[in-house]
Amino acid sequence: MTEKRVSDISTSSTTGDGATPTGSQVRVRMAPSPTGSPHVGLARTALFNWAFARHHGGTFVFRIEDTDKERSTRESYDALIEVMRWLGLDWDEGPEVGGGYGPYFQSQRGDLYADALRRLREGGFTYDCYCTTEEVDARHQAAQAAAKEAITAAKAAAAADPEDASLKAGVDEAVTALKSLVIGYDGFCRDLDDEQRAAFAGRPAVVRFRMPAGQIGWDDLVRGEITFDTKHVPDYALARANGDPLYTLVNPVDDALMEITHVLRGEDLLSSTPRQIALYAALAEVGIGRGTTPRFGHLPYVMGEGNKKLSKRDPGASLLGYREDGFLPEGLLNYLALLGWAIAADRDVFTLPELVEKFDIADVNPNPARFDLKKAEAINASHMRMLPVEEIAHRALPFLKAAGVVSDPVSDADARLLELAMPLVAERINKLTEAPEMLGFLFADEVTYDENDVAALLDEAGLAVVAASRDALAGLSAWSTASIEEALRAKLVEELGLKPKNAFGPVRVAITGRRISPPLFESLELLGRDESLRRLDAVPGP
RNA sequence: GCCCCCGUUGUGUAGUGGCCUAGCACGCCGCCCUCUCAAGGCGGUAGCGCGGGUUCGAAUCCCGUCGGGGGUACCA
Repeated sequence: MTEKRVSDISTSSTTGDGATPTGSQVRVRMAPSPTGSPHVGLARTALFNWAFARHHGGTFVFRIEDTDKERSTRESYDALIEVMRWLGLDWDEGPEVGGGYGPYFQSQRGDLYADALRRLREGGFTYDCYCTTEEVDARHQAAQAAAKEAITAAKAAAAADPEDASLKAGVDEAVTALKSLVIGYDGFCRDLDDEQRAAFAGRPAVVRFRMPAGQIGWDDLVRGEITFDTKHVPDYALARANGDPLYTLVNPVDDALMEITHVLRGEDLLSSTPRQIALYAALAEVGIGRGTTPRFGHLPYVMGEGNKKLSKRDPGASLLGYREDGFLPEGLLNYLALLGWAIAADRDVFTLPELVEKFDIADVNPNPARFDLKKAEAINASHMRMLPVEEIAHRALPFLKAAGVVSDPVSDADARLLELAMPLVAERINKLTEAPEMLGFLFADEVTYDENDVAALLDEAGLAVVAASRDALAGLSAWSTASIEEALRAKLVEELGLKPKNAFGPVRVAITGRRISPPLFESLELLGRDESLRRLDAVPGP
C-alpha cells in the first residue's frame, strides 16, 4: 500500500486560540486503570479535566480502562469511585451513571475493539508480525555489530590513504549509521510477501500498526508545537498474539467512539502521541468515530521528594491517605490545582467554583512540580477557616468517633458539648484529625497526661500554682469564663505576682494534660466546676 | 545511543523586550499581640542553570551548553 503523507495526518492548525473551543461541545475524559490505590497524580489529572469540562460547559466522561485482567481489581475500582466522590469531581457519563456512549468499562467493549482491528486490517493500516522479542533483539544486535564493523573498515580504509577526503567522510557516515539505528521494532514483517507469510503460517502473530513516514506534530494545549519524525516511532503492536487488544488500540478507539475532543493527560504519554495521531487518522478512514482527532494537552508530573515522580506506592501519594489524615477535599484539590496552575499572581486560596470559572488549560505550566506537604496543609488550613464552625464540627465528627472522643452514635450530651467546644478549636486546627487531639480532654473521664509537659510544668512550683488555683476556684459562686478568669488572675497574677504565662501553664497541664490546648478559661467553664476541681486535686506530681 | 519534554529563591508560582532595585504564597528566622497553640499584624532570608549573541535595553528573543525527566514493550 502507499504510505500516508504527513500532511494528511497532521492535526491541529496552529493558529488561533484553539484551546478554547467555540460551538462544538467539549468532551473530556478521565480514564484510569483500576490497579492499586488512587494516587495524587490521578486526582490532579481528574481535576484539570473536570475543571476544563465545567469551565466550557462540556461533558466529563469517566471510563474504566480495565483491559489488563491480571492487574485490575474490584477493590481498586471501588477506591476510584470513592475517591472521586469524596473529592466531589462528578462525572456526566461513566460507571454508576451511564450515558450514551457506553459501556464505560473496557472489559465490556471487546466487540468494538475486534471490529476496529478488522477494519484497520482491511484498510491496510496494520500487518501481522510473527517476530518474537528475542528475534527482534537478535537482529538489532546483529545490525549493531555490522555497523561497528563498518566503522572499523572505514577507519582502516581512511588510515590507508590519509589524503583521500572521501574516505574520511566515509567514517563519519558509518558512525552516523550506527547512531541512527532504531532501537525498537525494526519493521521486519512490514513488507512480507505472500510466500514469506506462508512460511510463518501457524505461528501466532501480533497486529502491528504501520506507521506512516514523515513528520507528525500537534499543538499541545500546555506545551505548544511539538513535532516528531516518525522514523523514531517504530511500528507498534495493537493486539497481542492471543488476540487481546492493547492500550495502544483501545485508548484511541474509545476516545474516537466516545467523541472525546480534548485529551488532558500526564506527560508520560507525550511520546506516544504521534503514534496515536497516526492511528486516529486511520480510524477516521475506516469510519470509526466522527473522524476527528482530539487536541492533546500534556500535564506536568507531580513529583515526590527530590526529582522522582510520585509513585503509586509512595506513602505520600495515596488519596485515601489524605482523607484519613484529615484533609478537606476542597483543600487538597486547591493545593493540587496549584501544582502547575495559578488563579492569580497574588492569590492561591480559592474555591472550586472559582477554579471552574478561571481555569484555562493554556495557563497550565509545563514543568513538573514537587508535592509539598507543608504547603498542602497550609492551604487546607485556609479552607478550614473558610468553613462555618458547624460544618467543621460535622466533618470532624467521624474523626471524633473513630478516636473514641465522642460516643457513636453521638449522645445528646456529647453533641451539646461539641457544639460549645468546636468554636474554641475551629480556628486552631489545620486538619480534621487535630480535632480529637485538641478536644479529647473535654470528653474523657480520665485525663491523658503528656509526660514531657508534666515534667516541664508540674514541678514543685507548678504544683503550688495548681493548688492555689484550686483554692481560688473552689469558692466561686458563678462558674463562667469571665468569673474563672477573674478569680485566677486575682489569685495567681495579682496576689502571687506570677507572670500570666507562668501562672496558667501549670493549670493548663493539670486540666488538659497538655501544654497546648484550647483557651483555658473557656475550657474550664465547659468542663464544669466539679470536674475541674477534681482534676486540680488529682494532678500528678513530677 | 536516539527521540521528546522541562529548567525563576528550599517549595509552588507571577512574569511573553523597558512598569523587575524580579511580585505573591508556603517554609524558615525575628518582632508585635497574647493564658498555651493557632489566627492576625510587621519585618527579614533566599531565585532568573551556565555561556555567547540580538537590542539603547533580556528572566523574557536566538544559538550553544549543562542538568533533570520521559519514551524507545505482545505495560499503561
